[in-house]
Formats: sequence, structure tokens, C-alpha cells
Amino acid sequence: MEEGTSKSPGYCLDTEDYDVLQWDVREGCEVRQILDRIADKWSLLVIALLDRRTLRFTELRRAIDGISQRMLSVTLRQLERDGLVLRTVHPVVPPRVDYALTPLGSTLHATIQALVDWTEGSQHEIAAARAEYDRRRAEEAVLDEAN
Amino acid sequence: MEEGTSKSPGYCLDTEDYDVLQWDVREGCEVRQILDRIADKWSLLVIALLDRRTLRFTELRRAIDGISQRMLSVTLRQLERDGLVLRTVHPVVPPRVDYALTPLGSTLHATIQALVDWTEGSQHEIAAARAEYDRRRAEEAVLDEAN
DNA sequence: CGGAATCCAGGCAGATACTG
DNA sequence: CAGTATCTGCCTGGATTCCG
Repeated sequence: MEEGTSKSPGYCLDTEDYDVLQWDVREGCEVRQILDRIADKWSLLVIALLDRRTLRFTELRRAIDGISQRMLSVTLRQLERDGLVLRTVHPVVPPRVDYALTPLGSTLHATIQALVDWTEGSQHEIAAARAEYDRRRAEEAVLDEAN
Repeated sequence: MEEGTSKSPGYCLDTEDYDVLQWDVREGCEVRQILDRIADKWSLLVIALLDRRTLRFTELRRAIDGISQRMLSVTLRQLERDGLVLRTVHPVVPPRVDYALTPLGSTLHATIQALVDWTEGSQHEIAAARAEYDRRRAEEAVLDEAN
């Protein structure tokens, strides 16, 4: 298995005197693990597409520009394992396999959409912040040059 | 700069006959880029901690079990560049630097919290799905063994 | 068509050492 | 204390090949 069970629960928060952050401390980083998965490079795209309708492997592949068959395969298997995607094999030749969102997967998509909306709404503000930051750094670089 | 401006807007969705997925097609993958950043290994933890109160570099380092000073530094710089975190240097010896969430950062935290809540609420269902999946795979492996 | 297996490069992140 | 710089190892993910 390529990643499967991640070895390190390494990035749990230390409680120390920061008493809460309940979700991360208590669940043995289960939450982080799941978060990492759904936030990975391709999962979101797959879920977004499947939320529109059931798709076949090749349809997904063509719809997601830049994904390799390997990564699509890996991504789909993970999503299937997590119970977010349902895989249906039709016993015909040539083989036909359909992928659909489970009810759980649908609720995830709804939640994710909120995050996407935030990103959409904030992107200009972020772009401005980046430009400003870069401008200042360039400015400082010039000053360093001068001495 | 280590990662800075990512080279490939590679993973945009192909419109083809899947007409919408507005957010990803239209913005030149700006959304994906931002999403990747906030969903990375450490950003969420930093944001969650700073949402509770302003913290110094070393406080963050100690609070986040397993993070290297390098990754904390990189993460903070990115968040600062994106306008999500405010960095304040106090001109004293020994140096003191405070990190705080900007208003934009706070709104992000609120949004993220919804996702965390979903994960918390779904984690048992996911764990069950995984167990079931693994059980079936093991079953099939035994059958393969038999022939 | 829908994958699994193998091979391999490039980038990401850890360890260490050094600065202001 | 709060970082930066360099070096290196490892893992992720792409390309290719093969199978049912």
C-alpha cells in the first residue's frame, strides 16, 4: 500500500497550557488525517465532479486536466475506502466502472462548498496582500543592496 | 524562494461537456492554489492556535508537536504573505516577535471550523467504512490464495 | 476500458549549523 | 529569541508497461 495508514500521528497539538483545541488533541489526530485526505491535490476535484453526476473512470480522467491514471486510481480507492465514493463494476466487455458520491460524500461536498465560497470571496484580498508583501520585500532588497 | 509562485495551474477542470464547476475553471485555479495552502500540513494548526490568542514564535513551536523551526518559519511567512497572519517585531533584546490572526484570518478560521465539525461528526462513519473496506480486501486476498 | 506494478526524478521537509 | 542557509534523504507522484 502506498500511504494507507500514515505512520506518524506526529502533528497533534501539545496541550501544555493551551488547554483546548479539542478536536486535535483528543481524537488522536484522526481529524487531521481525514482533513489531509480530503484536502489533497485531487480529492476535492473528484468530489466536486461526482456531485454533479455519476462518472466513469475515463470520464473523470478526461475531466480533470493533468491527473495521471495512477493518481486518479489512488484517489478513487482512498475515497472509496473512506465511504465517500461508491464504485460499481458492470460485468460487461469492455468493462465499465461507475463512480458516484455516497450520501456521506454529498454532505462533505456541501461543507467544502462553504470553504470554496470563502476562497472565492477572499481571493482578491489575498492577491492584494501578496502583492503588497512582495512589494515590501523588493523594497527591502533594494535597501540591502545600497549598503 | 522555496515554493512561492507555483508553476503549474495544471489541475484545472476541463470544461468539455461538464459545463460548470465555475470556481475552478474561471479563476485560473486561483482557488485551488489558495486551498492547497490553507489545507497544508501545518497552516490549519497555526491558524487554530492563533485564533485563541497572539503567540510568539517559540510558543507556536512548542505548541505544535513535531514541527521543525524551518517549517514553522515557512508556514508563517506564507500566511503572512497571504494576509492571514500579522507579524509584529518588537525592537527589544532579546528579540520578540508576535503572531496574530488578521480579520481575514479569523473569517477563514470560522469557515474551517465547519469542515472540522463535519470531520468530527463523520469520523466514526469513516472509520467504519475503512474497516469494512479492509475486511473485504482481506477476504478477497484469502480467496486469491486459494487458487 | 479500467486498472496494477515497476521504475525513477524532483521537490518537500528534517537535521544541523550559523547569524543578529 | 527568532530566525536563515545548506545539505541530504525520502516520499510523492509521473511515465511506462502489462494484465483481465
